[in-house]
Amino acid sequence: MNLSSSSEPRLKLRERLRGATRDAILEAAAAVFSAGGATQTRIEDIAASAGVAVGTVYNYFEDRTALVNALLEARRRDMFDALDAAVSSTTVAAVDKTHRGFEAELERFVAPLARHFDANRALLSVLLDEELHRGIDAKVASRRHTIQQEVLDRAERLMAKGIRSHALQKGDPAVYAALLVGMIRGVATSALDRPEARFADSAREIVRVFMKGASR
Amino acid sequence: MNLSSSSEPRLKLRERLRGATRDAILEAAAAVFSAGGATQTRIEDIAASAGVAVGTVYNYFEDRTALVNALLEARRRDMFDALDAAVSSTTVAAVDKTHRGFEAELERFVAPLARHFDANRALLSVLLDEELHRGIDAKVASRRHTIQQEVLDRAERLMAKGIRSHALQKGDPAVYAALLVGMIRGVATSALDRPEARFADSAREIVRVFMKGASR
Amino acid sequence: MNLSSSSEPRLKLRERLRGATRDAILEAAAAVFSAGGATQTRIEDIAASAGVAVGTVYNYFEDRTALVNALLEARRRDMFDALDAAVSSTTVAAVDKTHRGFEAELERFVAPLARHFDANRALLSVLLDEELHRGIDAKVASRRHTIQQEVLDRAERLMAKGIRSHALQKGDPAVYAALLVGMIRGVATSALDRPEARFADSAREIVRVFMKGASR
Amino acid sequence: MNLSSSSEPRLKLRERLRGATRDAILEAAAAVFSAGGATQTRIEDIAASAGVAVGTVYNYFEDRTALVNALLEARRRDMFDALDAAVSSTTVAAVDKTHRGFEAELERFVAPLARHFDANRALLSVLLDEELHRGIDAKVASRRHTIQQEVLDRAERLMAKGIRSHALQKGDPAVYAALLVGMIRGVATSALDRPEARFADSAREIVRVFMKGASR
DNA sequence: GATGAATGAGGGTTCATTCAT
DNA sequence: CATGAATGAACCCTCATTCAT
Repeated sequence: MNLSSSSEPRLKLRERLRGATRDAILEAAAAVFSAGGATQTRIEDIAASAGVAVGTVYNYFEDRTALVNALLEARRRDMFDALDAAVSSTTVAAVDKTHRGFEAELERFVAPLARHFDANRALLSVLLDEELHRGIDAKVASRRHTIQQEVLDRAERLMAKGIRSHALQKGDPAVYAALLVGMIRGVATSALDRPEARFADSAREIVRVFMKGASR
Repeated sequence: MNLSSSSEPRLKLRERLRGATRDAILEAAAAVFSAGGATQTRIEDIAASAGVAVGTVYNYFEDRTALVNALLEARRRDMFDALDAAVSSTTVAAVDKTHRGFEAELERFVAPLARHFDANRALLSVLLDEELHRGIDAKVASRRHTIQQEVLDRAERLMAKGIRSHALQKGDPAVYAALLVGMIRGVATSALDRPEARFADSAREIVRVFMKGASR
Repeated sequence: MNLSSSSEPRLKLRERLRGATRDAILEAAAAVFSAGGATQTRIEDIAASAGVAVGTVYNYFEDRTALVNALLEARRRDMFDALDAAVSSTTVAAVDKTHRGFEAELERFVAPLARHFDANRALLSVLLDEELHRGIDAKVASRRHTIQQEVLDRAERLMAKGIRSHALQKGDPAVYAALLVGMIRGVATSALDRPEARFADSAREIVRVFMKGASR
Repeated sequence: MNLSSSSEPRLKLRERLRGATRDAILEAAAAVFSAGGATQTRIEDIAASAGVAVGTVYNYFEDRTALVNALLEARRRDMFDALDAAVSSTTVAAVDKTHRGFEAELERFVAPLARHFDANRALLSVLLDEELHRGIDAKVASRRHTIQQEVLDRAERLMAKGIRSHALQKGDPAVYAALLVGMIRGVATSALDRPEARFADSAREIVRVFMKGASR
């Protein structure tokens, strides 16, 4: 799902492939949420931005909450797909379990995450927003923070691995995970406005500081 | 979940001093926002939680937005007061500009921040929420992100100082700042549920990883 | 009751004679009603303008409606006092029942009415306002339009007299009354901003047109 | 009296043509305002009287003020259309500029006005109500009293014409206009409850008294 | 009596959701 | 399926009125 940023209706519905409507609505929702915040956005705005009528939105999504959840889920999938692709490419070449090997692994973990946080910077409040899950049943409520938590879990497993392989000093892998993910988000969130081309550099710097520290 | 469950008055109004009402309302607002998110909270719930009538809230705050802003401002002040107190205590003993001196300074910066992020963990979405400022005049809108940005600015100045004193490697102070603040928030945000007593440890660990890295 | 036009508190309560408070509140009410319309005016505004606290208003008037009624009643009395004074001064000199006599009588009727309408121009909407009597019991509702109706009744009696004395052509005295009172109000209401000094002229012109017509 | 008694829907919405809803709401507003005064009327009552839901009212009118303004505007248009139609019919036959010609012209002016004042007698307080325009921007505020003032302006032009053609005695055309319009309103306002059939007579009598006077 | 903070019912307005076309 | 007008529950805010000081 690739979102462009404007919120005007872009294509007449009939010109799209049948069934692409759902995606168009999701795209529109992302765009409008980014521009105005999720809680402030009216279904009517999303529909207008998608170039459909309100009723059509309800033909594809049970209600507002379902729409938001679908959007979150799409993002989650995007990110984890990227993450998995990057990590699995590891297994091919990463024979050495040296420190350098762990650093490379870290970078493969950090880069897609940084890219994701950055791409969705405007959606962060949605992605993290607890409020969106209000008024829903417990099952949904318990899935709160899913993305964050899943990321932390994966990071924690990575950290545990690093500790086991003596690439990292002993310590609480959960803390290490929190620190690393925090750094990524910190860089992505800060209004640095750096060109996307330098993402690789960002990832490398994050890993460098995380591993070696900023001192000297 | 409509928060009606958390609406029991906690203090009898009459037992408080005249004028403490405002603070009581702010406290209540913080509590209810924490439980349910700022945008979803009805003024009525805040009033109930403060043990006053709706009208009373409006005797102290122009409207919903003013209340939220007052709360944010109060937190901002709290945090910066703590930060300033900690930093100014520096001047007394910190004669040496050695690496160790910079680390101590860092710790004095990190600790109150970590404490603040943690204490307001539940309020984070409010503190960061851009949505609350929608529909306000430009003056207010331009103050958006004030807290975040002010923290980053201070961190950046600290980093620049560290670089000048050769305590840190050369690099973009803004990036260093983003990394450090990200780490703090990461630790505070992660659902570690660690007892507050260990905050000093957290701060020390953050500084250690930031300075020396996690490797070896 | 003589109202000045500003709506600022004018005298500290203590400086007024005991019991003058009630009048001060009525004055203030008139001033504020004139400035902002009766329905839009809050009791608090009246209190502020009178230099007293809200509670004090309620010490003198049962409720909002009672205050408005008291104001109307005061005006009514003022006007009819002036009317009666003018008319009774008639009996002294008006021996001749000639046309000229009737015209003089008309003038004595018209002048105070014009003066009253003009002085209360800003209060006209209050004086005529049916809305103020909503929500009250039937007895009060039946007193609606009292001032208007009383004025019309008196005018009608005057017209009947004029017809009987052959000063007026035969016709429905009620219609004549409506026409005359309408002329008075028309002149007072129109934004002519003529100096008060020329009221006598206004009255005379009204009477002239009413008696002789505007033609030729 | 809360008007809840007059809130029964009078027409089934679905039986009306699409788009007639707006008119239905305006009609209902006029009816309910007449019964209870504009400021005291709740939107809910208007909606109920129109047989629609509250939200529907807001689909057609921005807010309460817009609804009132639309109603005033509609009445204004009605009246001036009638006035223009009557006056333009003049040009056909009115060749002679004699007094009789001016009187005829006057009658054509008076009749539709009287009819309008009478038809809207219950709405008079709305039509004249300054309060409704409170709290609006300057552009709207400057249009205050439009109807009254426009009527007076037209009347004044007519008077000036009468003076020029020697049909009227010399005098201030604005005063003549105020007198004539006052008479019309006086007759319409007075609770004469005369059958509409006699409006022509009313107009004729008004013109007669205005031109020749009531004396003798 | 005077005060003015507290009260809470009431009304304006919004917007998610429905459903007849 | 798409449409978009209609719906009405829900929430913000106002202000007449009360009452403890």
